[in-house]
Amino acid sequence: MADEGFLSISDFADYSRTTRDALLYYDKIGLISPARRGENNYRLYSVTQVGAVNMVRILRELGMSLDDIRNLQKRRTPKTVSDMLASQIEKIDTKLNEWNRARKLLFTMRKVIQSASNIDENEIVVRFMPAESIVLGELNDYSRGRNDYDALTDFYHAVREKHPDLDMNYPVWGVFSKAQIRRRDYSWPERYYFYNPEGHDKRPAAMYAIGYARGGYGKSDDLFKRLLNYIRINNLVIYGDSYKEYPLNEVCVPNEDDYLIRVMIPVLPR
Amino acid sequence: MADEGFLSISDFADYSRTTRDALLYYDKIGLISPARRGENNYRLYSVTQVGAVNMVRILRELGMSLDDIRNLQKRRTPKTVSDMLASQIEKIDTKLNEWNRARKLLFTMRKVIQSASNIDENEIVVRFMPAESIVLGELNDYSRGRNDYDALTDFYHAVREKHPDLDMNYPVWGVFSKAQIRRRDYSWPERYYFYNPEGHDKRPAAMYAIGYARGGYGKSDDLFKRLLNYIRINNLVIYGDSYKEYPLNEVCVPNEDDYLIRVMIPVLPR
DNA sequence: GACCCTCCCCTTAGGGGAGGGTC
DNA sequence: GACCCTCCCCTTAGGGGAGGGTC
Repeated sequence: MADEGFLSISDFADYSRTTRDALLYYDKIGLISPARRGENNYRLYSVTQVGAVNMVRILRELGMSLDDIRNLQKRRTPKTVSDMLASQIEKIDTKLNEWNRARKLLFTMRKVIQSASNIDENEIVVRFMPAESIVLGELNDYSRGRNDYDALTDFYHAVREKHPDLDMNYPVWGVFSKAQIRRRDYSWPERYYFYNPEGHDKRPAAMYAIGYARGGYGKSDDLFKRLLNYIRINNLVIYGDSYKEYPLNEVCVPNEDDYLIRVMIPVLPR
Repeated sequence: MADEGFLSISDFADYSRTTRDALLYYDKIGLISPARRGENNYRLYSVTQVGAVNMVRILRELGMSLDDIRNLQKRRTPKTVSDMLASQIEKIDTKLNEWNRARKLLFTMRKVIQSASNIDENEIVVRFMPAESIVLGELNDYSRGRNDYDALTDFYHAVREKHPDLDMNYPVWGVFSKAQIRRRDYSWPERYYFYNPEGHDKRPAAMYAIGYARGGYGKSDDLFKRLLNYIRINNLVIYGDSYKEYPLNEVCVPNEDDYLIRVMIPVLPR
């Protein structure tokens, strides 16, 4: 296999953690050619070329095109290479931030879905829920014929202005004030919110009466009525904001009528 | 711009941090289509669709193909989506590791180049150098007509076996023992090594007599002679292993004859 | 004038053969 | 039988217009 330390294309590919095809391509475009050819016209690579391939592989992974890499290669000087390295290090730092943010997002999405497993959809339960970090919106504006849709648009705008680097992929749900619930006014929420580990607001720790139903956005009137009935029968009293959520939504359920609705009303014994 | 909370394609692209062209493409392949069309046939997107685009964008960045994303979309259930999220989180953790490793590599490469700036190539200096982490090879095998090239191949093999996940892009240089230098035997190094912050070995902290020269690999005899002469004239004595390095090499210098050679010999006053 | 529509052409970095020679 | 060579064809995710209509 080794002719005075030279490697065949497949062996060399193995060494430099790339593929035979990639090496053929690099040779074709004149980026990395074998140190020499054998008498049989076979490509023969030197082990000292491993570094060059690694360099290409790393710069590629950092998103640099082969064209840019080749240009750098051609015009390389200590200064240009050093500057390029510095700027790539910065790029990596940015990437690391992005991946960390993405990780948090996926984690929260998963937690939301998990929160809907191991529940009995037909039963209302009263249980303690610990506090959760959320991003909470301002009071919604329903003046001059504006509806919940307009308010949601406002909310998106406001969040993008206030937290420009926050992913808005977290699904957005509604807060209903105690006064609203008393008025039997549970069509449009007073505020919007979404779960986010970086949020500065909290869904407070409390005993919540929690009920479930199936249906699309806005189909929660019956659920509210069932919960209020339960609260009355059991001599409980509402003492804070209620939260309406769709833990199983378009993210994991194709048909809108099958979305899972959850309403949480904080209660105390009367 | 807003028709009952609907957004034009360009506004929506802006909102969901993507491009008009990407949205046209997603519509074309049936991945994400606008909520409805206007009477003028314009695409009208709903703000609630922002989440879907974000989801696609994030999964794309994680390396999932649009085809896979569409398949997931079609067959989504709480379980499949939850599992996918878990596996993507694992993928991110792997990526974070890789980026951290790449960062270390680039940082070391840059440090090596920088170490060759602000030096006077013609002057020999004696100065204290702090310890540096390196990966040090076994004693090279030059028996049975084997040469430095064969030994280098061995070294690559050994490192790959011992540290399978270590990038080998760090350039490899040579250690010469005190006995070797005494014998005037500085053609082939006794061991190979490379700088690596994760290396378990050290180039020891010491006073080194340091000299420079220009030339390709193996063109260091004159430099060794100059250094030994300097050591003799100044009444110094060698007391440890010497290090021969090429801080400016093929990474940043096109022509082999312009490589910068550095030899470091540890010395003490006699 | 700025924005929208529907074609249509182009690109990067290889992967996957086919057909024929080499170890 | 496993590996090497040189064509040659194919793909993903859009970007960049052109030509014509809309706000």
